[in-house]
Amino acid sequence: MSSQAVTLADVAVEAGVHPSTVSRVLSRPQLIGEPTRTAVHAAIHKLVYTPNRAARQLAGGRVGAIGVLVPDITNPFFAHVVRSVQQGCRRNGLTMLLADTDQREADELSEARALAGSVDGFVVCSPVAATQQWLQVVGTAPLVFVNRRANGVASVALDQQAIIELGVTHLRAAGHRSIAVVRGPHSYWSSRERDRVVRRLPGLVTYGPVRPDFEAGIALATDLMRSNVTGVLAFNDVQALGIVAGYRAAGRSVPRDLSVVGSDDIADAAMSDPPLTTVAAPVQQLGDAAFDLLARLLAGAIERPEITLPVTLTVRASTLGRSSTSSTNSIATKGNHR
Amino acid sequence: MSSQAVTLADVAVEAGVHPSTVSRVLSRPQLIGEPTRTAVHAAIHKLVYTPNRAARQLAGGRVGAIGVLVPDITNPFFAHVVRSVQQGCRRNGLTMLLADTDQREADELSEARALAGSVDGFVVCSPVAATQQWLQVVGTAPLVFVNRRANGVASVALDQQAIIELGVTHLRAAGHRSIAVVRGPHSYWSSRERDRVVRRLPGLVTYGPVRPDFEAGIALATDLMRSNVTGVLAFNDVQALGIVAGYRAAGRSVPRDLSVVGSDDIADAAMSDPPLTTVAAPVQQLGDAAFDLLARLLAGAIERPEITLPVTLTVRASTLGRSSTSSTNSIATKGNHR
DNA sequence: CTGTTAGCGCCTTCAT
DNA sequence: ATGAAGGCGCTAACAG
Repeated sequence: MSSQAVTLADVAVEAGVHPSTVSRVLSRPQLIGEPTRTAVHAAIHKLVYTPNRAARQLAGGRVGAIGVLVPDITNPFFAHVVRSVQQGCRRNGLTMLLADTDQREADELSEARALAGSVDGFVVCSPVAATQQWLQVVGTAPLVFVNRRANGVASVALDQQAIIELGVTHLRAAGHRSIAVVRGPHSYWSSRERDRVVRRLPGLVTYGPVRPDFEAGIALATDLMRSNVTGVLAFNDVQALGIVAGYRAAGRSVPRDLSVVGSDDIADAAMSDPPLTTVAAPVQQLGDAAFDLLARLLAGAIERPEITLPVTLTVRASTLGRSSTSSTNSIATKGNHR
Repeated sequence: MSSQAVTLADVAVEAGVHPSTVSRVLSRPQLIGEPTRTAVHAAIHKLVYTPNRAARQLAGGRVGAIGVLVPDITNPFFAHVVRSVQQGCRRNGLTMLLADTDQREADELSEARALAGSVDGFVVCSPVAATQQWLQVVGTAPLVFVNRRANGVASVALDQQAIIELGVTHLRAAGHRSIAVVRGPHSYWSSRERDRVVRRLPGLVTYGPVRPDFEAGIALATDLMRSNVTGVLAFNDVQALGIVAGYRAAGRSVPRDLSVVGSDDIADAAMSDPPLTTVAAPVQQLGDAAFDLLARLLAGAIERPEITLPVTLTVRASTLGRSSTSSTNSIATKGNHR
């Protein structure tokens, strides 16, 4: 029961009005007279009334909650997205139900199914299940994909082409001739998208698919050391840092033996040894945009835009010729905005 | 509406029984006959019936959800706790409602109040509000504190005494005579607890309170450089990394000019430059213990244990005399178990 | 503008 | 062992 003793009815009594009047004050304030409205608000405040979500939902209204799914909350990238979505929720008085699929693709839809019916809409980060499945699970509830494009689904994603181009161009400019691009899991849209870009660019070697985590990066380092690759664009920062760690563990040096470019620009990138050159993603914007999109859909918007966010290159020591002092200054280059 | 077309009534029709029978199959299976039970299960499966949480809750049953509050989800420490709590939820078919208070102490209780009534219980990380307030908000719902001890509230926390002792002892053993301990925000239980320990230890300087984030650490570095302190135990890793960054930005070196010990052992600690010596917290265990505790309370347990988890020291380059090669090996020392 | 009347889907006494 | 009835707290048509 918790402290859920105060009901709408109590407030009604306190304010001397009918329950439905109180209900209206909460949902369509403009439809009631100024005096009663104030009285009701006073009563609400006095009794510390908190609406019962369950009842509200059951009665057919909005739930006042959205579901957010992430593959791995301990990945700083997703943590930031989640935080800005949460901020949006707070500002709009919504509750956030979070589910971490723990990278287990099979759990993605089941988690969603469990949440469906308890939320007004979904923000899903890097989903892997088929669009069809998703649409079926969420039914008519608004759905926003983050970092995945799909027909008929609103989405906000990073400019994958720019990520590849900025990274590769930078490495080329630094004089590298044998450049590797690490592919991510094929289940990721971003990975498939990058593959398409890479295919159009001549003279690149690809590795992987390699999981976008630290351990996989370490393992990949071994392969890289056996090759003649001198510059690599990792799938993301965490993986890039793994590559760096793998090199260090083997007594090799970055950037002397290998120039490494990451992707995301998580906090660690700037604090690592050496600081990591990376294609920075606007995480705050990502989350904000995702929330705004969902909010608009919840409000009844019918268009489902596919938003592409630009990325920028942040150059740090991991791609500088020698063991130069780490330049804290980031040389930001605007990516292609579509 | 989503795909929530299938109701308990539909299942009842399909199975040719009364709705309440279906309800019982779901809650007290042992109370109904074998044949009908199977029939009902078949119908449930066939129609892909998913119980409506709202209705279930409104009718007085369990919600099947728990609320988790964290000060900042982008802090890896909390992200890990959240993840293991979520894992527990998945295993037990529960939903997790997450609220990030964004370090805004004022929002802590209001967020909780909004969630109360929508959840069966709470796991709250590093809460700052008064125990009394918390008990009032959650009412009779089970409550578990993480990283805070409070009378009458079940909790799981780190051994703060061991954290201080391990850190200071290590610095002393390394020959440091002027050692600083950075205090965290006084609103944190862990900080107050550490203060008590520090007070009993002679010859320590204290700084702060200093916010446990990167920027605050950078700012603190300036103060540290002006002092004669040669070894510092930061409030946590993120802050410690800030101190390191501050030194580097000022052209100073860690560990040459200052030995730094962090606390938590987040992933970044091992990847930073130099790798950070830190008092490692068993984050996975923290989350697991918190969930288990809550689960037990939900199941009707009445005791409210105060669990203390041991910490270990992980020695890395940030406290090694010179710019020695970073030893990836961590020298783990058991902390005092209480 | 505000009161009245029905349920939303489920669980929980009661009966049977 | 199963059916019947009532209501959880709220919103949504309707009246008035």
